[in-house]
Amino acid sequence: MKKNKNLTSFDEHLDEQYGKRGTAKRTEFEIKAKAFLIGEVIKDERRLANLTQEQLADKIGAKKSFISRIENGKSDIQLSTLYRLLEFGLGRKIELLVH
Amino acid sequence: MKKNKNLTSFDEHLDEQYGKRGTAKRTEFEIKAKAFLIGEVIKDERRLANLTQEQLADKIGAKKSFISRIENGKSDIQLSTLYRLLEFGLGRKIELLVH
DNA sequence: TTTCGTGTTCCATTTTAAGTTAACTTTGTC
DNA sequence: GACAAAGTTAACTTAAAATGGAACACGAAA
Repeated sequence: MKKNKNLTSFDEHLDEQYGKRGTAKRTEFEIKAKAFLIGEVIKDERRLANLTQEQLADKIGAKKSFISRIENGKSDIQLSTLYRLLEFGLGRKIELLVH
Repeated sequence: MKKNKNLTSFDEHLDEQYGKRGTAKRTEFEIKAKAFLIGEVIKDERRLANLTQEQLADKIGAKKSFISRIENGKSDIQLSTLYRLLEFGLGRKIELLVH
């Protein structure tokens, strides 16, 4: 994968694509981007549990393609999906701290 | 609001409506029910911030009816909506612990 | 008892996650 | 390289979230 030359150029790319920071569109992008990070967590937990995407999918009655999309940050999942994957599928407990 | 006579009768009600614990339908109900609890958290945080539903709605460019539905556990919100409400709208930080 | 602020509900449309299938790519092993 | 297992992607349908708007409910205060 090609790396960005520097952060400035990446920021400029975002400015172009989604407007400057603080604009509604840019804020929305940043919120979504943050939500997509959950995929990394799920991937890590699945690997810790030594499961393939297909095995995890089977546990929750889904398909491996569904897991793949989520792990790669391509889906803004519902809260219930978060619980279904981490708690029901992987036997973890999720604690949501607000501070 | 009417209280349940006892837990047994409520469990029986769930058994009837969604099948016994462990069945796919019942599990799905329990996962959703858990996800819906977030509404309470949002309501509490909004009140702590001394905002009306309409004021919070304005902050995130939404309508008060949208906030009301979520606070009352009538929507299985996306992760981005969680961040939009608590972080962007109410200035809180969300930490998601998995254990 | 009327008005006002706040919250709830209902009905509508648009958008998107969820779910499925199948083809494709990557990766590891022989 | 051949092969199989694991993972990715695209295209599609279905269900539900997101969203808006208006009507309604309700308590408090005027």
